[in-house]
Amino acid sequence: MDDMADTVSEALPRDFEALRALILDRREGLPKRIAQVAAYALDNPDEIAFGTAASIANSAGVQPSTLIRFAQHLGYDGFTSLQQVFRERLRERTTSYEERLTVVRGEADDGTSNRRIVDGFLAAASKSIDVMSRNLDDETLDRAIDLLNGAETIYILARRRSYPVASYIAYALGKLGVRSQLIESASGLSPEIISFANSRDAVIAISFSPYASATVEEARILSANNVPVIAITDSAFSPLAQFAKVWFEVAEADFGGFRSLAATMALAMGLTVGVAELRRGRKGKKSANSKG
Amino acid sequence: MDDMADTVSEALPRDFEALRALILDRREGLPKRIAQVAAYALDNPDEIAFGTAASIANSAGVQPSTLIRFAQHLGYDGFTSLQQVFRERLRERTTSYEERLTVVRGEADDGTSNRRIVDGFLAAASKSIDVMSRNLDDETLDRAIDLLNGAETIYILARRRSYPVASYIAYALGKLGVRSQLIESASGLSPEIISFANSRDAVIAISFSPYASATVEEARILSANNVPVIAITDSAFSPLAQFAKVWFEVAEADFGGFRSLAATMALAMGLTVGVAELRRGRKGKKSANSKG
DNA sequence: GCGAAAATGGAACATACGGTTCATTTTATT
DNA sequence: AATAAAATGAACCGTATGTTCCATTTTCGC
Repeated sequence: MDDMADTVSEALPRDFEALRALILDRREGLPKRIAQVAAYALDNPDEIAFGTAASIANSAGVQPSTLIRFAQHLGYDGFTSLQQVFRERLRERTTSYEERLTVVRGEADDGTSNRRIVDGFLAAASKSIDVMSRNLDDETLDRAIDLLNGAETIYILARRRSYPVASYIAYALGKLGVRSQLIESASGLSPEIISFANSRDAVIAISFSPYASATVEEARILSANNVPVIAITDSAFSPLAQFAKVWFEVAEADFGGFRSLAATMALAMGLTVGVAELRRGRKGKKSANSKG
Repeated sequence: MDDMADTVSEALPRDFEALRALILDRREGLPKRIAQVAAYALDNPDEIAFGTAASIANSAGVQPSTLIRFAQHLGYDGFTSLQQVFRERLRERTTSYEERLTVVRGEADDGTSNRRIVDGFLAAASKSIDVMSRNLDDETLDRAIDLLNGAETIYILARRRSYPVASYIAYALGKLGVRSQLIESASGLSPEIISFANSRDAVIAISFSPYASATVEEARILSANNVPVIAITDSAFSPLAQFAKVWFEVAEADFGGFRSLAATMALAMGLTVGVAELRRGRKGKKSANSKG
């Protein structure tokens, strides 16, 4: 009788991620139309959450009854209970920061103003991250990491507002066993340090408008010495973008005149760990450089 | 007849923020029950998006028909069209990073792995920010800023992973005209610098597990010398939490063993700008210290 | 305090919804 | 190729939904 393990006995996914995993797990053994619905559901979760069985079925190119069968195949007792999972997913998303900020801004300027300031910075960070995740180009990233992978020493160049990023990169590279050199003004030795760099090295230069003159000047010198420059900056008009081999455009949101560093930090960590990953074990062979 | 400007002529809000503004604008002139619904709608937008007219009416303590009247008062032709706006709001929220990351992780380990790493850090940053915005205590924040406001010099204490945050605080305080002193190891002068601090100053100490011994030790000394310590750390068991006047618990998500700094950075900026705001013009009088 | 107008509660209604059923087609097995 | 089993399409049904209607209450102007 119970030839198959009764699916009911397994705990039914109540949250979307578990459901997603379940669907992907069973994808192979699913009938054609059911699989069609499964694919549609994962691609258009919002539609499932809000649509009616009829409208969804229409969009997915199946009969409404197939939706019910799909739900039942997974162990739910009907389309409605499956839909709950898709709705819960939207419910559980934390309120977006832009929205939260708008709300906060509308309130009176009372004792909670400190909280408003922090919320502002959280919102700026969140927005910066959003933008980066949409705009970051995979190929640029691959090329940058490829360059860094080939470098004997990675020089890190940043001042003022960008300096925290540089110091974090230096710290992380150190922990990951990648040779690096942080160029800072305090020691007064930057000219000497820079003169050691050659074409087998690489530079990560970070600067945003108004560009620190020392960063720009030193990057220019390094570039003239054939040291490949990877720039993290804010626009195509940045002086850094002009002589960089690879450059990233990072749009950081600001609050109260102070720009976030969140996206830059994440990118910096990505570059750092990306290089380390490449060097650990699969050196070179996984080069993403499409031209070879 | 058309004694009132016919509401239909105004463009009906299609997005939530506009609707929100419209409701707040008309709040005054709304009948009691309608106003009750309006308040409920702004407080529980998710309920409006997902619930049925009956369930919402029940939760809001009104009759279902009142919901339709509410919608019609605003110019919509029924509850359903109003509900669309609340649903659109959920639809338009950007996909959460946790979800995006899970998706990315499920894919094959092909050439996009660099992107996956950056996405990982973006996700970690985003999550950290979410958590902070939920957990940050307003009163703790107010007390910390109050303490900093009273300080002659603000000392900043952090090493290793936390050092970038410290350097950013120092940079920002400098730009805002607040006297501060960054304590770092490079100069070898930390003991001397620390000995200058007294009870009229304050310290921001930042350290996460595994706590840098220098940070802990120096914070201990400063605390013993009656310099108020504001700590940013990761748990109540942190050595910093023990002798801090005020301390923040910041839970940073990590990716690949590297923890994010996003939430700590935002908090740091909040403290920094919070102090500057307080000092600019409304010095002292706006103290949020509830006890006075 | 009276009368008109607006607001409210609650029942009644038409409909659109999810679910079921069954005939037909497709797939798998022998 | 024949048969059984599974999958699919499409019509059908009961129900729960949004909406409307009307009696009652409340509010406001005079």
